[in-house]
This record gives sequence, structure tokens and C-alpha cells, in this order.
Amino acid sequence: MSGSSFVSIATGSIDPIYRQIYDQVRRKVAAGELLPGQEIPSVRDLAGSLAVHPMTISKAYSALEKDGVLQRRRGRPMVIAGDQAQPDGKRLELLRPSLERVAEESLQLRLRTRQTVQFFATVLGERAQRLGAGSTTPS
Amino acid sequence: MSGSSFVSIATGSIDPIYRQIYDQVRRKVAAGELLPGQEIPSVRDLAGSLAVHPMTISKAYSALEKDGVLQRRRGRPMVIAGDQAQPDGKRLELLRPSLERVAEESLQLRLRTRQTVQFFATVLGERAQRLGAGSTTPS
Amino acid sequence: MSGSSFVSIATGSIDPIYRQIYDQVRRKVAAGELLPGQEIPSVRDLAGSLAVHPMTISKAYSALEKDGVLQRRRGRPMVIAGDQAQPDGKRLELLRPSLERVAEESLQLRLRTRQTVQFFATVLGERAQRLGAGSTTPS
Amino acid sequence: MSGSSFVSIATGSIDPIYRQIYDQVRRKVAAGELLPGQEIPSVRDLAGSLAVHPMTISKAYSALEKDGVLQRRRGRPMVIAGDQAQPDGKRLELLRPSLERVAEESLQLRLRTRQTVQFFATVLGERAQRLGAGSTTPS
DNA sequence: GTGGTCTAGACCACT
DNA sequence: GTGGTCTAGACCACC
Repeated sequence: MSGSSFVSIATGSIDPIYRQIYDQVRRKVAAGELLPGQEIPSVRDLAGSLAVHPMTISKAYSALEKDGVLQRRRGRPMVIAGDQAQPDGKRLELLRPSLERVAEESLQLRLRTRQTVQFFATVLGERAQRLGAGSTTPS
Repeated sequence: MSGSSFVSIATGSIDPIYRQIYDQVRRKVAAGELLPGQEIPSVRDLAGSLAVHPMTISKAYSALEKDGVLQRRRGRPMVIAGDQAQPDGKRLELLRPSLERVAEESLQLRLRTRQTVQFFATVLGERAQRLGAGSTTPS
Repeated sequence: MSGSSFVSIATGSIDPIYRQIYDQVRRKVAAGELLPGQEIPSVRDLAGSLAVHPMTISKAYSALEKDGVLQRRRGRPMVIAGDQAQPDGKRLELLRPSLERVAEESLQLRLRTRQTVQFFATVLGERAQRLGAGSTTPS
Repeated sequence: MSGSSFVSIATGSIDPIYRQIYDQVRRKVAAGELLPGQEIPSVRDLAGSLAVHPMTISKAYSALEKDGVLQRRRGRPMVIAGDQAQPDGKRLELLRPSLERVAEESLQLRLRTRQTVQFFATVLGERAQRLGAGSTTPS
């Protein structure tokens, strides 16, 4: 978990590791945090730092390449492909599926809307502060 | 979906059949459409009408029983369990893990906190309305 | 090499096994030889009969699913997806890349056009006869 | 592609750089654009002007030498090798494996023999014309 | 029974 | 050094 971690994985998560990597890279590119032309960690490097099998990383990278997010360069590290940064509104929409899911849960728990929203604001605030304060603290 | 269908399944859906059933029952109970003490179709009956393997139904029912939504009665159909409401605060905490996850995504997308929270309120409102409107809750 | 072999692989080929399988299935579907709804061999079965690792088959099937050629059915064999048979002209176009490649070779060998075309006709005729005569003799 | 460029490479191409170089030289020789005895750029020069690793150029040149297209001369630039034409029949046979492969594809697509052969003739004609236009006309 | 994911480790092609 | 392909074999989720 170095300060400049490229991505982070949650071993206990429901969705597979390669998917987590795929999603995170896609999001970072959309947010403009990873810029076109920028080199990404090699399959072996990332596999090493995440303590994961190289093939798992390779699978994520391949999917990202197929979807036009990454570009392969034979014998050299892969790079972020042409401009794909999204305007604010579009980036917000990327969050919708996750929000729908959590909204569903909230309703199943019979929680009141205002209560849920306020709690979310709190959680989000805490998390933002943690990030802002001590350099980087992902995961 | 005929008027009397207990639940409906979407064969092409991403999530497994047993999950679809689980979710629908849970939602109908939360919405008050299925009331405590009410009998539900037997495993065999439902399996027959949905053209699904009985084990799949059984799995959904077992999960619902484990989560206190259904009650088993030897030799007789299962029934919706009694209301075991929890204090608000406790139920809210149940939502935290999901909120943390979506907060993480929001930060990775570099969205502003206020913007995200407002969008969540919107999504939550839409979803609540959809549930409130047509009593019935298709997937 | 049973008479009803689903696909065949050339171990010495330039392109990877999973690609060979992908291409053959795609072609057979385009040709209407494999029809929508039709079941295909399971990953394990095909892996066994081709003496190949299951993951190799899985990779081919996954790609075919992603491209809409196959449809997954949880717990059951995959099937050919909705209608995709192509009219003659389009099918012919599918052959173009291969023809371009061989045309290139022909020119590099300084062969005369007519000579090459006639030779191709011969080869094609022989192969068609072999197929027509002794049931099936692929590979 | 400047007028005096020996070869050009497409970095985004599917096939490797060394192959692109190999093919272009072979083609130019076949087309008579490069004549026996003519000197070609040194490995270092070409590597510099193409901004490619010298080893890549070296690999292409070695393959060309191995196939009798180039001739090495100690301490001096390599030259195009003398013409070693082969009888027509023999060269035709060199094309058989490729033709067999494409014949296989044609049959899998259930295309009629005549249709396929005619289409091949068309493709071959187009390609010959494209090559012929530039300078010398291959038979 | 079905397919999916992951690990461990080998080999290859390309730069 | 880079990524790609394949094998061997384990474990999981779903029907």
C-alpha cells in the first residue's frame, strides 16, 4: 500500500480481482487522473505489488485494451489510450449503478430517505478527509 | 406476469435466479405487500410455475429463512415471519459497508461531495417512488 | 476426429488455439451450419476431445459470448445466440482478409494471376471432394 | 513516407516491425524496385531514421539474408542478392499451404467453389494493380 | 452437471 | 525488459 498505489484490491470482495482492477482503471481514466500516453505498471510489477498472479493482471489489461482504454506497445509498457476524460455530468452517471444498488438496500431496510442521504454525506465526508489528510490511504 | 404471480424471473439477468427470488420476496415484505403469517407457495409449486429446478427455489427460501424473512413450519407451507423491526440506528449501520464502497468510487471519479450526495438523493427518490407507485415490484 | 467434430485445431498453426476455435465457430454460425438455440459442447467435453486445457476453450467461448455469438445459460451448456446467419455476399466478404493475405504471397512469388487462380480452383476442388466423399475429413 | 525512405513502419499495426520491414523489402525486390547488387541502409542508419531498436532491424535483415534476398559483405553494407528465380511449378507449390487454409475457410462458410474462385481473382487483380501502379509491373 | 476465477509455472514473440 | 499463450490443477457459484 505505497503512497502512489496504482490500484487497490479487496480480497474479500464479491467481484473478481481482475474486475476490480478493470473498474478502477476505467474510473481513474474517466476522472482524468490517468492521462493519455501515460505508462501504467507492467503486468509483472503490478502482479508483484498486489501479490496476485500475473495472468490476473493480464486479463484486466486485456479487457481494458479491448475496450479502448489502454494501448499495447509491443515490448514496452502499455499506455493510457487517446483522450477519454469525461465531463462532470457523464462522470456522475458512471456512479449511478452503484447508487441504485445502495438505494435498493436502503429501501429494503425501510430507512427514511433523508436519514440515508445524511448518513451517506457523513461517510463520504469522513472518507474524503482521510484521503486529504494523511497523503493517501486507499483500500 | 399474471396478476397472481408470486415472483417473476428474468432468465437473461445477470444475477442468479435464486437471488432474484430472494430479492423480490424481501422487497415485497418490506413494502408490506406480503404480510406476516401469510402463506407462500411451496417449493414444488413455485418450481413448477417458474419452470425452474426445485433446488433453486429451496435455496432462495432457505436464505430468506436464515435472514428471518420466512418461517418454516413442519409439514405445512412456509409463512412470512413476524415483524422484527430494529431500531433505526442499527439498521443504518447495516448500510455502512455499501456506502463506503460507493464513497470510494465517488472519490476515484473526483466528484465533489455535494454533487454526489445530491445525485444520490435523486436516485433514492426515484427508486422510492417507483416502489411506492405500483404496489407490485417487478425486477 | 469423429465424423461430427465440432471444430478442429492445427497445433502447428501461427494463431493460438483459442483463436482458431473462435474463428471456426464464428464462421459456422455465419454459414448457418450452427443454428440459434443449438447447444455447443461443454468446455470440459471439448477440452477433452481436443486434448486441450479447459481454460483455452473457456477463453474462446468467453470471447464468442462477448461478441454476441454465444449465449450463456447458468448451469447448462452454452447455445448459439439469436439469428446471425449472413447473406451470401456478406459471407464472401468474411473471406477477404485471408484472400488478401494469399494474394500478397502470390505476388511476392511473382506468379501470374491466372496461374494462381487456376491452382486455387484445383486445391479448392480437391478439398471439396474429400469432404463430399468420405463423410467428414477436416483438419 | 518521404520519397527517399527505404521502408516505412506502422507502429499501430498488428504485425511486428521486423516483419513489416521484411515484407516491404521482399515486395520491393519482387517488384524490381530494388535491384540485385544495390546497397541498402546499414542497420544503425535505418534504426536511427525509423526510431527503432537496431536489433529489430538486424532481425529483419537476417531473415532476408536467410531467405536469399540480401547478401552480407563483411565490413560493407548489405546488398540485394542476385536473382535466383525458380521454375514456375515449384513456386506455385510454395503457395499450396496457404491455399489449403483458405479453401478450408471457404468450405466452412459454405460458399460455392466458383463464387470463391471468382472473388479471389478479383482480390488478386486489385492487389496486383495497386502494386503495379507504382513502378514495375509484376506478371 | 455447467462455466468462472485464480494460482503456479513454462515457453514464446517482440523490442 | 514487455505482454501472450498454454498447461495443470484447485476452488467456487449456479442449476
